[in-house]
Amino acid sequence: MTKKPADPAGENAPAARQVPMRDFSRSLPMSLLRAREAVMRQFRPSLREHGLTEQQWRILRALAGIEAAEVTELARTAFLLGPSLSRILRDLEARNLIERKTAKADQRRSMVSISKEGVKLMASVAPTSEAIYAEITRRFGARKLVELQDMLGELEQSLAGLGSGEGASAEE
Amino acid sequence: MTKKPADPAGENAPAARQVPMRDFSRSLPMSLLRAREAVMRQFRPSLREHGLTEQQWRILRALAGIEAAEVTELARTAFLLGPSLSRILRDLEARNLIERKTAKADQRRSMVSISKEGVKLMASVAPTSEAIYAEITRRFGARKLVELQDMLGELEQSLAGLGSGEGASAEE
DNA sequence: CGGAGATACTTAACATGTTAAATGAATGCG
DNA sequence: CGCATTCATTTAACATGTTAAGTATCTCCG
Repeated sequence: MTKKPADPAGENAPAARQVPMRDFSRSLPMSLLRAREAVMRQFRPSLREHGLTEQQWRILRALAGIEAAEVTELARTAFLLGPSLSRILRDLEARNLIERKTAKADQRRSMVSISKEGVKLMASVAPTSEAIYAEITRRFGARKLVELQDMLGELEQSLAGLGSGEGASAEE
Repeated sequence: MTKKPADPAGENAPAARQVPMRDFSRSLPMSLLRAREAVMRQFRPSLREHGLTEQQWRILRALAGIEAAEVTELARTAFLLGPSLSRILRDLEARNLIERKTAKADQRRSMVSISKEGVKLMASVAPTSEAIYAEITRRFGARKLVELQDMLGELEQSLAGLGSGEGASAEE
């Protein structure tokens, strides 16, 4: 493996810090990023084998349990920004994994639904995906997993309505 | 705000689910993604005002406390992939925020360090950044924040050495 | 010492994140 | 009714994520 003898995170630096910031590796965004990456690393290879990216898979999953959804709604559910979703839907449609038809009442809206092929693809991916999730749960502990997700939800709630012009004063 | 009366996550679907998967919005990757986004949403505007992206800021922070670092080491510290780092370093160097010189002993390695200008820029961003972090801590609770980060670290540990060919058998 | 293999970094190619602007369609109000 | 405003979606432009391939350098072994 040719591991270096020590210094697992740049600890050998000769103490030249002038700005008294929180230790970098322990910042909340970093912790969240690393944890998420550790999790996604487990899923990516399997998805890749089926020709799907993480985001494409999110969209299929979001569509799996419903008849159809508007693009905006889907963006919220799959947690994707509009432009990303727009591109991905174009590609998924070209691959016949989803279907689209504009709403009758409002020509602006388009209803998106998963296709038969899409369902089939999901069925072929889901078992592996579930197995991986089960293994993660086993390793980390089911109890702790629930606890972690509760805390993540609370964090999200704590910050809801901050920073996005949601606050108070200056509108533009 | 024009909130729809109900249906906070596509619950109005007429029960067409055939694949018995975990509720989408409660998957671990989604929870982590949403939590991280909620946090980053707080920081991005401030960084943007200073002409920095999140990743550029991570690199400057990683360099702030040390004399210099090799690119690979920096990639590990700032949690960026080599190609991303390569591009970003090129841009940061063009903006004179970092400096680079190839190591004497090994011409392959290049030592990266933050420049005087880089330090100045950090000093102008850090106060706001710290204030935001403090507000997040206040809202979520300092105690819980530590607990959350501990759990995230444990999760990372639980999954270390899975999935990346680290396992056992099939090499290629 | 010389070339096969390993190493550090960069480039390439494609997909997504992020913000701003454009497009097309509905709504409201005078 | 007509048009400014709002809304849903897409396009554009730039930055990063992700994997594969390329380039230069170094190491080691015969």
